[in-house]
Order: sequence, then structure tokens, then C-alpha cells
Amino acid sequence: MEYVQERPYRFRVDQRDGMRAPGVVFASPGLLRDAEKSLEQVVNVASLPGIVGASYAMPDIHWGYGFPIGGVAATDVAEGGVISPGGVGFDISCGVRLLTADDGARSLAPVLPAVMDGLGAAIPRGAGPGGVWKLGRAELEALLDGGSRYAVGRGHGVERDLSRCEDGGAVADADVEQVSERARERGLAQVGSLGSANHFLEVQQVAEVYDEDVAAAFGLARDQVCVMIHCGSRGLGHQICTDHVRAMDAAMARYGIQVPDRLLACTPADSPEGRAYLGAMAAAANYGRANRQLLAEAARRVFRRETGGGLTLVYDVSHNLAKIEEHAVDGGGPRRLCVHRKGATRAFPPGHPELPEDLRDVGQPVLIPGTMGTASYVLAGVARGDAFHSTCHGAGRSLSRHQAARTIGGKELRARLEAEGIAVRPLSPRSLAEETPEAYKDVDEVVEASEGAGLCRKVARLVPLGVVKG
DNA sequence: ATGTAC
Repeated sequence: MEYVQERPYRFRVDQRDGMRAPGVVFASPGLLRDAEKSLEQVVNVASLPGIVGASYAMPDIHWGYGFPIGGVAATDVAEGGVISPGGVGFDISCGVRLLTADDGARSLAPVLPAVMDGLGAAIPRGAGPGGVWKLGRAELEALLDGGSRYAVGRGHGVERDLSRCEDGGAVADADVEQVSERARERGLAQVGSLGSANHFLEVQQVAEVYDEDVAAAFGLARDQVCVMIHCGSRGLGHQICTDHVRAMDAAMARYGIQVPDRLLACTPADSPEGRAYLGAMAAAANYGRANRQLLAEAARRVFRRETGGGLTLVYDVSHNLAKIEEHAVDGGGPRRLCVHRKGATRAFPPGHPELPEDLRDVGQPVLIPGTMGTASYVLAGVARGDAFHSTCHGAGRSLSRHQAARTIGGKELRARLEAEGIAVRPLSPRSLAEETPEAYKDVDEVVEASEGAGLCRKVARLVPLGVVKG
């Protein structure tokens, strides 16, 4: 695949046959070299009807279903622009929630083992059913409609949790009718559960602060203990993606749409199929937030019991979502765009009206989960931004699970992490080995490239003290 | 990511 460097950390794939826009990849030369195969997917996305600007990829780009993970694409709704479930991914509304503890790392140290044991017992994880909130069918419908807002209304959290959650805890346009019976069935038993693979709950310590003022506005200071929760919408989101890819695949021909990859199935955003998916996707988005809200409550109970202290929400943001947003394109006026972010995080700039009032001057918190045993980051949206105000989402895999498990045994890895001072509460040795840090790209390099490309700025670096994994 | 292939 041919590409040219436009400036540091920004590469362009020129528009050619079948492409409706160029491709733009933000990366260091090293990260781009590792991701060359995924450029095919950047090019495929550029063929989507109604695409504006470019088919973008973040520095953590890697191979996904249809869209690359790390892909961002916006289509013009009024011009027949499409929505593609593959541009969101199977784990709809996968995202990150960060909370701060009342105590610093030093005072936590003596009780950390008890905290980790408590979290290990309290956090449902792994494949299949299991969740902290057993609810009925009518309650699930209300949760799909109301997200975190419904969970808090039912006593699972405090009002402030909503002001620090993307969209105030719930997106408004969920359409529960578009969530299939099978998706509901799978979702019923999983509210308040981590899932598996790279999802985790970590107790972390702020190791470095890059911007004191912004960190203070986010409630972060050096040595502060935090809890980071990384999970999504479990089987419910997965089933919704499956259902709607199938429906769009069948309907596409009627709209005269052809795509180079079946998993790029799409229809106009403003069509019955497009609206159906967007409504179901919004319901899954609300499920994902409520899921993280319930897990935060479970962690709070453990912290209260073992430390006497609480956990305060910094922010909750998704990195797998499509949204209808207004953006100026090519120097023109604002247009209504369907912005797909798949493994990419929205990063609203300072002054954006959708930010909570107490964060409006500093920009949106962007939460980047690292790999078990490595660092995580807190970033902030910047005034100029790019790619419709998007940035990276994490490290991104470089080895398959099978390859990863061949490099080290679970028991050996656990011993290594514990020797590094990281308490580990895995579900099984095998699942741990599949997530060994060597299986992922260097999150420091990804964040460096994201900042270098002008997509965000660094606020703080967090290192793990303890990790709970599926 | 995922009742890790209907």
C-alpha cells in the first residue's frame, strides 16, 4: 500500500479507484510499519457512500472486522451518508470509566491485598452470564432507554456520576423495539460484568502528571489511587451487531450500495434500516454505561468496607460508537455527520457545549486503558483536534491470543507481575497468559504519536497496583 | 469483542 507523509505523525493514502475520500493515518513510522496490512481496511472504508473528509486511522490501528480498529469515518446524513455496524464493532459502547479514591497509594498499601481480594470476589467476569444486578425484563427495557441515569435512579450510584458520564449517562435516541429478543436474553444476565480478553478493572496509581492544571480540574494528583474499569455491552451489543449487519447485508442492494467487504454492510443513516440500527446501537450504548456504573458501585462497596473511603467519578467515555454530530467540513459550515469511532475516542475541545460545566475550560477527559502490567493514560481534547475530534483508544494487539499464550504460562506471568508489585486476580491462568503485555503494542508510543499528531494532549500517566481480569 | 462456529 502506497502512502506519503504529510507531516510528522500524519500519513496520507491518496484517493484512487473506488475511494470516495483519501485515507489519513496518524502514526509514528514504526507504528505505521506494524499496521501496513490494516491500510487495506482504511481504503475499503473510504469507499462508503457519503464519506466526508477522509477515512481516518488512529496510531493504535489494527485489523478488525470490516473497519480497522482505530478507524474513524464520518458520512453526511443529508447526502445519503451511510451508517455501518462494522464501523462501531461487535462490542458496542466498549469504553472506560475512571474513578479516584480518597486515599493516596501509601495509605492504601497495607490494605491493598484485602481490597484486591474483595474486588476479586465482587466483580463478575469471564465469558457467559453473571452480573451484579439481576433484573427483570421491564427493568432491562428501562435500562436500555435510560442507561446510567436509570441505574442511578434505582439507587446504584449518585447524581454526580451522571454529570461526569458522556451524554449525562444516557443517549436520548435509544429504540428498545429494535433490540431483538435474543439480544435481550443475552443482556439480561450480564448487567454489571466485565467480560473477558482485554477488559479489566484495575486499581492504579498516578505515576506522572504532565499538566497540573488540567489534572487538578479532572481531580487527579500525583500518587493518587484510581480505579479504572474497561468493559462494554457484553452479549447484548454483540447480538445487536450480528442482527443488524445481517439486516443491512440483505437491504444494501435496494439502495444500490456495494462494499468491498461484507462486514462493511451499511445503509443510509436516514433509512429504516439505518434508523433501526442507530436506535438499537443507542440502547447498547446505554447498556454499556449502566454496566460500568454497576461495576463502579461494586468497587465502591469494596473500598468503603476495606478503606473506609469512597470513589469519585472522573469520567466515563466510550471508544466504540457512532454518533450524529455537527462538524464543519473543508472550511464550510456545520453539517450533520454520522461519525463512526471504532477503537477511537471522542476528544471534545475546551469550550465544547456538551462538556460538563466544570470541565468546559479544560477539554474532555480521554481515558486510555493500557495493557495489564503496563501504563494507562488520561488525555484531554485539544482546541484544533482532527478526525472530527477523535484520538486513540489503547494499545492494540500485536500477537494473537494463541501466539500470546505460547510466549508465557499464566502462572509464570502472574509471578512476574506480582514481583513487579502488581496484585493479580485472574479468572484462569490461560486467560491471563493471553493478555500478556508482550501481546500488545507499546501504549506509551501510541499516546506519544496521538499527541504528536495534534489529536490530544497528555494529562497523566497511571500505573497498575492491582488488576482484576476475566 | 463474543454462550470464542448454527
